[in-house]
Amino acid sequence: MKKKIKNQLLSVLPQDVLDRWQPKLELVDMPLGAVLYESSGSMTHVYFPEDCIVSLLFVLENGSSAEIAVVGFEGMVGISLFMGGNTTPSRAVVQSAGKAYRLRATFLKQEFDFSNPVIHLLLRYTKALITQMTQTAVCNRHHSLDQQLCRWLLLSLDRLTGPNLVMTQELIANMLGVSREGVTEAAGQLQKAGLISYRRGRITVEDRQGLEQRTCECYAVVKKEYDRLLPNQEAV
Amino acid sequence: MKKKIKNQLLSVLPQDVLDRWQPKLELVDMPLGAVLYESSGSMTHVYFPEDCIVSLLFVLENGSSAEIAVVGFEGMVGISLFMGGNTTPSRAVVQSAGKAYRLRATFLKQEFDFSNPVIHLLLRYTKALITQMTQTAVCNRHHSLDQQLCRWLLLSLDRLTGPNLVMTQELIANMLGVSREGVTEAAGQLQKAGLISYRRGRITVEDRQGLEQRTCECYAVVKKEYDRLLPNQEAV
DNA sequence: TGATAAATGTTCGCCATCGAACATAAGCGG
DNA sequence: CCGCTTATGTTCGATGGCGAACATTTATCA
Repeated sequence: MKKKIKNQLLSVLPQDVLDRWQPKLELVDMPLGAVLYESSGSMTHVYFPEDCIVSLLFVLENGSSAEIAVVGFEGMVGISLFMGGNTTPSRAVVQSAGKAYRLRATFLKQEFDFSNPVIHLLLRYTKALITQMTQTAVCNRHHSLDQQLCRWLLLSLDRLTGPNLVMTQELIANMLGVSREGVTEAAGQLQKAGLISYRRGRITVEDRQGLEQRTCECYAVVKKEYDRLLPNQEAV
Repeated sequence: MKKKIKNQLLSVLPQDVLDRWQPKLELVDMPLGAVLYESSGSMTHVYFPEDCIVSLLFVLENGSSAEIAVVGFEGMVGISLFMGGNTTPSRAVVQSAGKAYRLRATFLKQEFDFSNPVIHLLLRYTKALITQMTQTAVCNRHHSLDQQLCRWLLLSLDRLTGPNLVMTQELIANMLGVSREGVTEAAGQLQKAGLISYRRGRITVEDRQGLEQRTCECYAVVKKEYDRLLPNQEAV
């Protein structure tokens, strides 16, 4: 008698796909605390939890961490794999012991039609975007308003041609999800330090390097990931 | 003379794809503050910024908001579209005016090979996962430790068969990115209220509804999105 | 040019959370 | 059953950021 599969993703696959996968699927133990992926480590398998829970954790340089998502029988651990690149920016840890089916990375990749360049490219981009989102989540939790403002300025700057941005402190506060007074305060300090100058909704970055020194690691992490996944010269 | 495309995603597409897309690409103005998508509104186009910046904002019920990501010439606005479902959970607002190419949603979807059920399913799942990540980011920013603990307990509970979870307060603190003392405090209150009971690394949820009432909107948002994108009965 | 609206600056009490320090209790191995 | 380890409870000063209130300045436009 065949074992009933509890994982929802696997169980809704068409029968022919499942038949093809069946011999490749390994049911493995997932002990509490097991680390499936380390930040920017390589991934050899993807996991489809049956009755365990896996936590996607983000660990900062100073050791503090934050969970960005949990995955159970409804999902799969290792989506970065088919999105391009073989690494995740997060750590995956078993939060509740149990079992999971796993599949070799190489096999899953074959199942993706990478001959379609549109899919290929957009998925790579999606992965970079996810990195930005997760880094933002952690930054929200652990870094100071000051640092976040620097990060935000740099991210904006990277997407502009000149050093000027049209943006009120009020709007920046909305974006960062902080109070306007807080932005006024932080921006005032940056101004005093000579890193930026502004007047009524018009900010000019005077010292980009200064901002980079002042911001948290989050900016660099995101930038690096974009550069890695979407190099501007090469055609995909 | 052909206009040089600045958007990086478009510019790295193979020539034949670009030729096919070219007649469908519309260069449009992106004025400051324009709202491209409203939360859970429908999406008619995707946008490839040329020299504007678009902010992906998440707005909570109480009006407070947080930016999850910014998109400029390096990317595309509207990835949810090809991930399945025609809505985004976030709002997209032009943060810096400029221009962008846009493409009709219907056209882009044709370019995706949805005949491959593996791709189809995994992308849908990815979308749900992204929802969870973004909601976590906002929750980190705006909600109290108490509410976050409830959310976390519920998310875990949904992925377990029974009402028991094996988990120390220390570990929960790591996951939530808060101090252990804070978890002790919050968990003590939940215990007093009769919602949970625990003893040394073993938590039992006694009153699920109570937790649901006490948590923030974030739990419901995530759950709803999973249910919508990954209904457990139907085969995809 | 003056009036008006919008943006920025400043203050201050309040509160949630942190982080350190320490106390207590529960389970485990021998 | 003892002793050790690990988990939980408790206190408290420090602090970052909130939010309300108000002052001031700068564009804009009639």
